[in-house]
Amino acid sequence: MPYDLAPFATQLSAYSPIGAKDRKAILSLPFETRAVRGSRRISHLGHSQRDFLVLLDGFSLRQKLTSSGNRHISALNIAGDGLNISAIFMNDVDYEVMPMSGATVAIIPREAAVNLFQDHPAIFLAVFSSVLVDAAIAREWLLNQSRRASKARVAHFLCEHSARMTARGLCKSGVIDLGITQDQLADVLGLTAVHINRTLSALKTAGLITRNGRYFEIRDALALQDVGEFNPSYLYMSTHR
Amino acid sequence: MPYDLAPFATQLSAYSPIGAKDRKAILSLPFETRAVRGSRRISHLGHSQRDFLVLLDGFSLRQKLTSSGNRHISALNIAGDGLNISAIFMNDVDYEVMPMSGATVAIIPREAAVNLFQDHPAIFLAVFSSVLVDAAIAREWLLNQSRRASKARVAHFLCEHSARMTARGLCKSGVIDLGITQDQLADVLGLTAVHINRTLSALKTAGLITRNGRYFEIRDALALQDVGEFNPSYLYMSTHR
DNA sequence: CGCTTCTTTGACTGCGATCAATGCGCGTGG
DNA sequence: CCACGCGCATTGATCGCAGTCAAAGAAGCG
Repeated sequence: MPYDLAPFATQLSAYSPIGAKDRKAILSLPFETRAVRGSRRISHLGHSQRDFLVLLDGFSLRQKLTSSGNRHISALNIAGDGLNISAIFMNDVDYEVMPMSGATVAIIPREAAVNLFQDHPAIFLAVFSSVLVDAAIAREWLLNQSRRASKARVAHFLCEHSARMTARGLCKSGVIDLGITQDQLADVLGLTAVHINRTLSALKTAGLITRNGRYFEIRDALALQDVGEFNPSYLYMSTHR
Repeated sequence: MPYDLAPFATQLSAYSPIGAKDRKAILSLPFETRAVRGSRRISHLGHSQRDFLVLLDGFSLRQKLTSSGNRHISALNIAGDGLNISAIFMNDVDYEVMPMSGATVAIIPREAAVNLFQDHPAIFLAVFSSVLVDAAIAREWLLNQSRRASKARVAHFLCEHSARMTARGLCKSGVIDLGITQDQLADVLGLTAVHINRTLSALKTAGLITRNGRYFEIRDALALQDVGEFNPSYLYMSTHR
């Protein structure tokens, strides 16, 4: 399979302008490709968890576990995303990365990633910006999960996911291939799978969405945004300096 | 009052080594001092919310509001913290900063901050690291608030706050000056003030803490960590590269 | 000293968790 | 081609944690 790092370069350029030279440097990074499925941890690929990982295809998620075994999913990754940026700068990582259903990952030697960032300030700035947006999303999730009732919470998530997918060209006319189980969605939103099921039914009954397996369609985007109190400004789409 | 930016430089050096030259550059930044109390927004100081703000004294908090008026507090700031780093790199900010009880803030012209980061890679790296830790804390809060019951949630918060205060030398032998109301604590943890009160009472009855107004004392640190499932590794204290 | 803000306590309610069973789709092997 | 198993979705019944409403103390501050 002829994978390359173009999705990473393209995704970064959404945050901060990446010149032709910078782009070339990204495309000529050494990397190894790996396909991962099921319950195999992506974050444990590479050498001693210090290599830089980029999602080439599919979806992945970032999760944390409590010592009593509860899970929370703190981010969903889309092809092109850097998966463990903190691993490059810190000695350790406070989360795990798992494939959502299936994922293809590029493993870039840590040394090469460090050099890339040192030699290309524009790339470093774009990566920095992506981390800032990542943090902003985490803050919005905190607000969503601690101060909104389940219906609004689910609606907010659907709006956000749709917006992010659309921005990456992975969503045509409101139809989302939400390759996520209700179990995973529950761990994203801090609810139980049973309650997720009931809440989705309620949104369907209210005519806001339709569903077919894992495919979602937003029928009434404005109403859904209203229910979810969704305002996309925190995603900082095309509002970077 | 003879304030200077030394707390900022000191705090940054906890993340990444800051040389004598770098430190000097920080200390010679131009800035204006402002004392803020009550319900006046810190994030609206400076010119068009684009200047860089550093907390010189006291405590402040970062908050977000839902459109229906609910509040969530997504971070607590300690003297030395940069309060709006994203404002320097993004066109907008997705949160507000408020004083906790009272706070003194340095207003640094945006231009000067940008130049500082451009000319001093070590400082930029330290700032980047501080953002990564900030994001890691947000992820831990997400886990805490969506997957732990109220007692564990409060216990976890007390452990974290104590650890951060101790690391900054603001806490002697387990006694914390928690200059925070139960209302604010509720908005930190996604609970109600009434329930915070009951939960604190329960922790007190269990012999884990004592309280006197806003002063807290942790009586049984190990038991509290146990109840809160607290593991400080996500704070990345002295484990940066 | 009086006002306001914060804390504490009690009674009741309800949202979402829990427990449990059934249904459904898909891949795998007989 | 069907039987079986497994993971995921759906539905019902019941429970309990935390929210809500309300009122009375306590503490800080002009």
